Amino acid sequence: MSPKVSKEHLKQRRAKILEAAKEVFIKQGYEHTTMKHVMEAANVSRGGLYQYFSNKEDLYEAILENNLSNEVTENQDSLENEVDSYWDLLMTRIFGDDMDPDDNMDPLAPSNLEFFITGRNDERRRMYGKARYQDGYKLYADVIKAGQQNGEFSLKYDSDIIARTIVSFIDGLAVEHAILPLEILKMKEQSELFVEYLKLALEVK
Amino acid sequence: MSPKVSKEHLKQRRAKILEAAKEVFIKQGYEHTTMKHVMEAANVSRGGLYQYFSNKEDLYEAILENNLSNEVTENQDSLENEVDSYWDLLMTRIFGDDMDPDDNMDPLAPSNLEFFITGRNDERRRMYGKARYQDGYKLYADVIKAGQQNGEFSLKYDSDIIARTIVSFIDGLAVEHAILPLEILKMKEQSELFVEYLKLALEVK
DNA sequence: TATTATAACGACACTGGTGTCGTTATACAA
DNA sequence: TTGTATAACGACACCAGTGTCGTTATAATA
Repeated sequence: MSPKVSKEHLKQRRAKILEAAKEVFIKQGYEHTTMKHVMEAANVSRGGLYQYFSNKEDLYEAILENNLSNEVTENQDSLENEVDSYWDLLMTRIFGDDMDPDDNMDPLAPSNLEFFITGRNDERRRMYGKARYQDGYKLYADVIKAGQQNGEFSLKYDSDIIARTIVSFIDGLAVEHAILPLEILKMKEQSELFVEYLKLALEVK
Repeated sequence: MSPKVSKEHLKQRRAKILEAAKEVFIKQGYEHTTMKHVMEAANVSRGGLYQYFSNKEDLYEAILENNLSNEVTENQDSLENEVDSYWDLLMTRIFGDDMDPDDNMDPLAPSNLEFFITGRNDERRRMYGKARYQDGYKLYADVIKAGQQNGEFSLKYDSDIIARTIVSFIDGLAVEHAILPLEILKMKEQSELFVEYLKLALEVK
């Protein structure tokens, strides 16, 4: 139905598929979506889909890649400009601009958990997960370190450990957010308590 | 090959299967184990296995049931005898007798995460998960409440929220324990920091 | 010892998902 | 306008896993 198209067209098609696929994964989760689901959502034939992605794992990794690079570009220059409050910066990194832990939850998070947990015995997947974890907590560690050097935060605890704790906290919330009905979750209260905790650990204000 | 056997024999056979199945799930995870794997590990035929459990979900729930009732009986009477330190009690509830967060990690935890996360769109599974969550955090909430009434803990925060935070912390660790290679994990440091946090929140000592 | 209820068996049919491949239609280059 | 490279298609063969069911062997019973 269509041949020898411009690079641009190829990119767009690919992007369309990715977008559709992402929706499907969000709705159904990683394990329970099949290539057929994606085909239907993206209006591609089987053959068409496999032209772009050689299997479900490949497809999902492409989505992860996309998301990650989005986040990185979003966050990267915020440390380069001068910062008037590292605390505020840290808070927005954790909870997003609107400070709402709910809104900041990546809708793909549950699928990500699936992807990495069910794939935990696969070497490739493990390495991938490890890399993402490192990147993830470095995001926080950098802010904390900068804040410590600046004197805004106490040096009482290693920035590394605090950063890990933040990631861990978010992972914990992600699990519960994925599993539990919202009514019983009380994300806000838990987040507030966690913030108190960070204040103490960093001896802020 | 064998008929009309005593109830006892049936129970033992069932228990044997469960034990073998549990090992398989621990090793392979929930999603990637098949009934065939279990058959082989438990030395049962297909028909034999299906006589006891009507599918993988059923089988897994039986294992969960087992584990849960073990834990409950382990913990239930510790609050009835008088307690000289609720803090110590809380610590052993969280970290086990030997205070080693690593050892206290349920080897089935990763599979549990799989089970509940991949099943999050299934009504039945959701309800099941919810019930377990409630039971889980009540375990901590009760100790905290008792400690607060006793005056050992501060009333500054609601016991409920603190209990949830504990569960959340454990879930977070479980995720990372499942995914990441041990070398980069630093469970101990994270746990220690968390304990500091609890001390502050409960204003203990 | 003979009878019987049934635990255990394993072949089977079925399902759903995968990746491939030969074919078709067409955007671009000449 | 024609020729060609190839995007897109969908039928197909294949595989892995599931749950069932008729058969077989035997522990308990009388």
